[in-house]
Amino acid sequence: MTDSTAPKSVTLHDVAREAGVSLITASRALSKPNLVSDATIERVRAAVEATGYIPNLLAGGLKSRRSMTVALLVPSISVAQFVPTIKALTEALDAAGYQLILAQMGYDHAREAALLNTIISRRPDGIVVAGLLRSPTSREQLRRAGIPVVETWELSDRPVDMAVGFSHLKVGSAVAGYFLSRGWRRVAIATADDHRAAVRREGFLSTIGHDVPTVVVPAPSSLASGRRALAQLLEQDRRIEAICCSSDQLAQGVLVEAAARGLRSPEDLAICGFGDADFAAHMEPSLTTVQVDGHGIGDRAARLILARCRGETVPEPVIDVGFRIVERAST
Amino acid sequence: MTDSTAPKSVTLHDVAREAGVSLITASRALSKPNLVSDATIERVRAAVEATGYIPNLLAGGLKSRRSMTVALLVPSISVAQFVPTIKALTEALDAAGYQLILAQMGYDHAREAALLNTIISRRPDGIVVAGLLRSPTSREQLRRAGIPVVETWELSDRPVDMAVGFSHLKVGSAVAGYFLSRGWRRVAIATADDHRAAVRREGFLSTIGHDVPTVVVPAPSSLASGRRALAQLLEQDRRIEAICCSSDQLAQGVLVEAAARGLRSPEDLAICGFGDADFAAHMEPSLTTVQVDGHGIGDRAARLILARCRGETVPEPVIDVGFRIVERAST
DNA sequence: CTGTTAGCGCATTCAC
DNA sequence: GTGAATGCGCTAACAG
Repeated sequence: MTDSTAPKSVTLHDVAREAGVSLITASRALSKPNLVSDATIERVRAAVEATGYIPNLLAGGLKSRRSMTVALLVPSISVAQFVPTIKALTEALDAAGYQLILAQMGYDHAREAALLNTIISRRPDGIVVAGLLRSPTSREQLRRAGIPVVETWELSDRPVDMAVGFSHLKVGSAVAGYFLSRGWRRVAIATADDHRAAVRREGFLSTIGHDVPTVVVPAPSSLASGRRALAQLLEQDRRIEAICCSSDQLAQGVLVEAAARGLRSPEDLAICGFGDADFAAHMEPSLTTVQVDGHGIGDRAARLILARCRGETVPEPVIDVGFRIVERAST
Repeated sequence: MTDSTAPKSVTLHDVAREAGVSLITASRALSKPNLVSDATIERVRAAVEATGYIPNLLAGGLKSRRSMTVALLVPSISVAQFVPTIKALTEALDAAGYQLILAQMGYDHAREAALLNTIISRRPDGIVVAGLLRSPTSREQLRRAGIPVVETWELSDRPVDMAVGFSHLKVGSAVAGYFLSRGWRRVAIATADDHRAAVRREGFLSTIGHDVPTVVVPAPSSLASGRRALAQLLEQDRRIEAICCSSDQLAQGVLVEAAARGLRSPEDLAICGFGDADFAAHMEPSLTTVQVDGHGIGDRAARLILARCRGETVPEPVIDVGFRIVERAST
């Protein structure tokens, strides 16, 4: 009865003994095979099989200072818009042997600093943020930590480090311009209460040139909140011609409510969404919306982080992926 | 020019020196405050502030054998059904100081073993699987690793370790029973090609008592695939009375296509979905569906893992959360 | 309540 | 090609 604890897991030490080589040779055989003779590699492989060895990346990372993880901060996991980004990020990282640590920030800025601390304490090799970091202390802390950071889905004059996104101000402005070009003057906004949507609203208003009826719903917005939003907007003005919505889910709700009230789209009411969700093209009527390459954002963010991890200097640390209005039947 | 590398990050050693205490006292002041005098704690806190210290959990975990992480394996991040589960899991873990490692398995079983290896190499304190692990080698490997495992969204006679889910066979059977009770005999199925949906189909057929027209679409299913599915089903039988769909997204597509073809629901065509997505209650017509407590699944899974981490024995390692049919306007 | 000692499992120097 | 020593940053075990 020497030890009292769990069944000691097999370590590289055991593999080395089994293979009749030194610890470091076993290590190299697995991680740097070109430094070791083929015969040795084969014996180490066999020993791994025999012992059922699974490396401990925590131990390796401690010495090499690379955890082979990337953290992703999202405001909420329920935001459908980010799903393609998360997916692309996961896939690109996985292909490079990296794993994703998912953290939910909530829309509460106070939590930002605390969460960031627990994230940094895992020593991720990179951090991807959906949106911008708001709290200045967080931004400063992250800069000092020296961890590569990519802010996504948004651009700023002064990113913490790198950024892949687009201008929400321009999106709002573009939708307003589109509405004006169609001759709609009685326009309105249904928007979630997140920061990016608020910036789009700003852009919209500045191009329209005056304030418009607005309903704000809690993020993440949904079909249900879209229905309520239309009801409220119609109370403010029964003769609205077109509504700019901050998400396709919201727009879908507006369209459902419109149909339920006997309003036809686009004849009685034109609707524009945001995000080009998978259902947008296939609704009835199909939804005009703002298309953003969410998958591309995740993919580029991964590439930027991975490049930094390899010590490369990134030529273009701020990438504008742009957007485009996809005109469909709802307008 | 003593050191050539990066700006050495501050360690607990630095904090201890700054506070004028030993290394271990500083460690305890931060992680086990009740073993240390208040005065000392205060000095250590001040030293942490002064130095900007952020702990290194990788190092701590190496010694304590607790990584404070839990891995989640999902077939695909795009499966909307799992979102509430992921959310609940993240929140419960976060509250306990644990972080989630997200891994995407794909629907390819060959990848399962390889991915599991990279997951285990991070030494998570627990693993949550959306669905069951299919590959027997993976199951065996996981058992030997001695890591707490919770399989979710499904139950089996022989779980790897723990499980939180429900019987998909019973779901299919219940929907069939409901259809029969309404007198519908010309029924059909629109289903994604994932395993759980296939089991529901089995249950449906066994209760109906004979084969029925079926369209299988690739997972994850969508509104678009629902539209196509209805088109194909109507080619097989123009007089279908009711369709059982494997997701609410699919059901929504079927309803859109039905409306586009001038078919009214439920008069001409009754539809049942699965999952009770947030939009199901608010569509027009509102969607009859099978409600499952996805949030509860994530929450319970987290509790099971955390209990195991605390060394508690779990009284009920297999939890059936059940389901219920929510009857709405589409039937 | 506090400190000393000894590692956790591996990868980075250096040697040969 | 291979190996021996050393320590990454922290905590468990024992002393005081």
